[in-house]
Amino acid sequence: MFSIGELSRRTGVKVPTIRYYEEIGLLTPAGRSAGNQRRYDAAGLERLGFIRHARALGFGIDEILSLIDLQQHPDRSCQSAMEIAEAQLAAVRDKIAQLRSLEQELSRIADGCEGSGPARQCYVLRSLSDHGLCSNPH
Amino acid sequence: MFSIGELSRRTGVKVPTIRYYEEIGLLTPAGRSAGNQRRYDAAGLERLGFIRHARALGFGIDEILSLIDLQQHPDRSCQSAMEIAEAQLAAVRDKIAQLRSLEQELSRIADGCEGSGPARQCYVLRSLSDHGLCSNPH
DNA sequence: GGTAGTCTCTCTAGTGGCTAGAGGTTCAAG
DNA sequence: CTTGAACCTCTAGCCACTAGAGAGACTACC
Repeated sequence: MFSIGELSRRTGVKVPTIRYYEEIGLLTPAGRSAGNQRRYDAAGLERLGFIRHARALGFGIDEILSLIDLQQHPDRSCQSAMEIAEAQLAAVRDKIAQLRSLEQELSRIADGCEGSGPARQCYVLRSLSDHGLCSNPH
Repeated sequence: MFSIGELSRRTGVKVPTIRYYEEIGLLTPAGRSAGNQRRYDAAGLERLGFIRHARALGFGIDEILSLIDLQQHPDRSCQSAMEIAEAQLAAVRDKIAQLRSLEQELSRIADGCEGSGPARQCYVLRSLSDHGLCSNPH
C-alpha cells in the first residue's frame, strides 16, 4: 500500500490528475489511511498504467471507462474493444488528413511572404483576407 | 448595416460565436439599433471572414489578435506575421508527427485483435496493459 | 395600429481533460 | 515532540466555444 505521491512517481501521472481520475470514476484507491489519505495497491498501479497508456493513444475518458469495464469481465467478447480501437484509429487518420491539408496551405502562405516588406503587401495577411487564394478547401 | 443573424448567414459563423468574438475583442459591431441590437457593416463582414479563415488554419485567438493589429498598421513590417505563420506551420507539423506515431501503434494494436475472442485474450486490452508491447515511444 | 412569429438581448452554466492555488491536516524522520 | 514535506478538500481557470433561460425588439401582414 502506497501514497498518491508514490503512485504519481511510479507512473508519471501528476497527483491532481490522479485525484481527477478518481472523481470521474476511473480509479478508486484501495483504501484510506487513518488520517484519510489515499492508499493504493498493485492493482491501482496497473490500472493507472492502463489509463495512461490509453490516454497517450488519444482515447477519451468514456472509451477508457468502457475498456476497463470490459477488462473486468474477461469472458465477454472483445468486439467492443476492437471497435473502440478502430474508431480511434479512424479518428486519428481523419485528423492527420485535416492537418496535412492545413500544412499545405500554411507552407504555401508562409513561403509567399519574405517577412521584410510592409504589412500592406504581406502575403500572409492577404491570404487570410482572401480565401480565394487558397488551393485547398478547409 | 445588417444584423448578427445576417452576418452569421453570410460567413457561416454561428451567432453565439460572433458574440463571443466580440467579448474577447476580436470583432466589434459598427453600431447598435435603437433597440440595442448589433449592427454590422462591410468591414465587419471582412474582418469576420479573416478570423474564420485564420481559425480554420488553426491559429489561436492571441495570434489572430496580433495579425489583425498588424493588418491595421499597414506600414509596419510584416515580419511578425510571417513568424506567426511559421510557428503555426511548425506546430502543425509537430502534431502530424505525433499523430503518425499514434496511428502506427493504433493500427498495430487494432490489427492484433480479431474482435471475436473473449476479452481475456484481447490484444487491444493486453497492449494497453503492457506498454512493452509497443514499438514506438508515446 | 395591432399581433404573431422570428430574431435578438444578456446572463449563467457546461464541454474535455486537466492545472493552479488557498488554507488546513497528516505523516515520517530525527 | 518537532519539523517539513506530503497530503486533504474546495474553488477557479484554461481554450474556444455551445446550450439554454427568460425577456425584449423587429418585421410582415391584416
